[in-house]
Amino acid sequence: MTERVKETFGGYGTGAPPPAPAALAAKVRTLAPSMTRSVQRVAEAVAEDPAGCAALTVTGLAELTGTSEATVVRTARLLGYPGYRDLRLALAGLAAQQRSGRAPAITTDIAVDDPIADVVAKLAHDEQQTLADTAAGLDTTQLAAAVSALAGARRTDVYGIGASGLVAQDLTQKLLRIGLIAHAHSDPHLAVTNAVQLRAGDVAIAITHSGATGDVIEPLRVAFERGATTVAVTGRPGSSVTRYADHVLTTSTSRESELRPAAMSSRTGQLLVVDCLFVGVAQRTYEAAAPALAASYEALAHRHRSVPR
Amino acid sequence: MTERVKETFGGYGTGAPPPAPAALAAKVRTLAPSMTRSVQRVAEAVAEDPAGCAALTVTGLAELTGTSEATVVRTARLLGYPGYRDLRLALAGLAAQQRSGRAPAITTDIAVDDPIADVVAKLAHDEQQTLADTAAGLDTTQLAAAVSALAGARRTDVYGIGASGLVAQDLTQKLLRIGLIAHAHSDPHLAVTNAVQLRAGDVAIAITHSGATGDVIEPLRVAFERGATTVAVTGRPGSSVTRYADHVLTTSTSRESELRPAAMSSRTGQLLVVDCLFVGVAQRTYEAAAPALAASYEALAHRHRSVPR
DNA sequence: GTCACCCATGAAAGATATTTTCGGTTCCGT
DNA sequence: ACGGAACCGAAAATATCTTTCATGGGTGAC
Repeated sequence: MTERVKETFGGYGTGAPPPAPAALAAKVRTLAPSMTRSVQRVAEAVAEDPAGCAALTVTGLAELTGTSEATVVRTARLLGYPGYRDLRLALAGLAAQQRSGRAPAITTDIAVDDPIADVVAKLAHDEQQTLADTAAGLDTTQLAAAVSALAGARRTDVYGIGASGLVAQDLTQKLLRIGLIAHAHSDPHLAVTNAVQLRAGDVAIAITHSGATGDVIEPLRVAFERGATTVAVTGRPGSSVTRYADHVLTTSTSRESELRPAAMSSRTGQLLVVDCLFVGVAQRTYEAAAPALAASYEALAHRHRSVPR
Repeated sequence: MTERVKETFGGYGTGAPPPAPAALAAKVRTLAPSMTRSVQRVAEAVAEDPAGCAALTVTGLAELTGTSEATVVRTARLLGYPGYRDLRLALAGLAAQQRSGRAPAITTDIAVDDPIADVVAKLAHDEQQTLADTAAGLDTTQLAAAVSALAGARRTDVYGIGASGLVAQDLTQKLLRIGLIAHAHSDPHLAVTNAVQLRAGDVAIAITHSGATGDVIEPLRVAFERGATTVAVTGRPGSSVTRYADHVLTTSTSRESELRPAAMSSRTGQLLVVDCLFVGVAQRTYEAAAPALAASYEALAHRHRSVPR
């Protein structure tokens, strides 16, 4: 009655220093010969499908392998864990690693029959790539010059059409919020009409992916000739629009394909550039911009609190 | 059709099919505002030290955070898991990934005196993070359902105001291009006026980061009551707007700071969601969409060639 | 300012899952 | 065949997780 002898299994035994990293399959192979039949079955199942086993309880795994709970626990001990619970945690970790390991399949184009989850992954990956490329390819000198011009501008006009028009509006909204005078123009006629009003000290920005959108180039040309500081945000650094641009900000675009038109990925890069312009200007005009930023932040924070549930 | 009141506690809505991948920190950030103090404490602890928390039992984590077991379980539920056990498994997986993967890539906030090159790098990194988090946190079931509804819709209305309004327009432009009938509304009155026209088989989409923009919720409510299929694209899965949404698509947002307002990073996630919707619909309606896509591709290609210089 | 209500919270009961015990069974060596 | 030992699973014992419920604090209405 005195001797309560616990089954301490061999293997990594009582004082195993490291529980186990990720080389679980290897350990299973190493220890396999010294295992009994039942334990072996459990160990095999575990090594074969870590993810699946991680989802099972002791009882579940016991049933799956046609053994008992006790055997499952014994297996866990043999593999160096204090109990099944810990083995299960390690298994979950292993599964996560395996999952993250294989993911280079995103490089393919989006196909018509791709499952929706793949679409999400591919699109996200693609836009991330666009961001990285644009950031890397952005000429900070040009950017700094554009920011300086904006920060000191009397007024700013932004031209863009189609998808680029939305980017133009985005920039305008932000600049307005920190006290600058900015307008976005999508209507070519109105754009030119307004461009005539510009003069030295004003800024005109043209946003066009192709760099060849006449309706956007024209107002920029007018502004340029009027003496305004002109900026082009384009994906084609050698295109026509740059002829009338004092500063050229280049966006990178990833491969386009049938299901992912150029407009889609260009937009991402354009927005990054526009954000950089905005933050740059906000830094330069911090004294004036800070209250406005704080105000909009406050407004939002208030909203959040008022919606506790 | 008026009385559908959802009372699901968790943010991720009715039947979140995938428990959660690895974007746990993002989810915590997303849901934080709708959390109570205690739950928030637990969620923070978990997000901060996944590895450490994975080693703790319910009781342990409760003690560590100075709360009760019940609260810990509640937190797990809120984060989208059936119970603490499953959260713990996910935590173990996350920890393993972190350990094997690269450093957590600490991002400091953008400071007033950051050089412009740093601004570019930080903004780019931040938006990349937002994309990754949004992609990981997106409920593909909901997305697929929304796509189905869109593909078969008689007409589609999209509501958005401010920065979200631009996203709404972006979606509308794209849908129009592949032959769907879609309208974007920024004017609350006109939006409601139009929403009244909707009926079963139509689709209404509300885009709002805070999920509490009354001017956007109101038309969605009207559309909902009229029997249209309603979709909400929001950063707050538990917010008011989801009450009238058949399908909720959640966007993740990165930390916001003074120089990087919420509107900025939310836009990135919203656009990704919108792109996914578009591509999904294009796949579904490929027969009809293909010619339209090819046409716009052609047009663009032509433009490029015509501007060699 | 007071009251009533609601909701977050934790203590403890209840339900599961894990670990241990223990006796039956099989297999090996003699 | 027989003794012995190790393997194995059923079930008890324990740990862990989940649910329920009463309480307190706070909030909005009056």
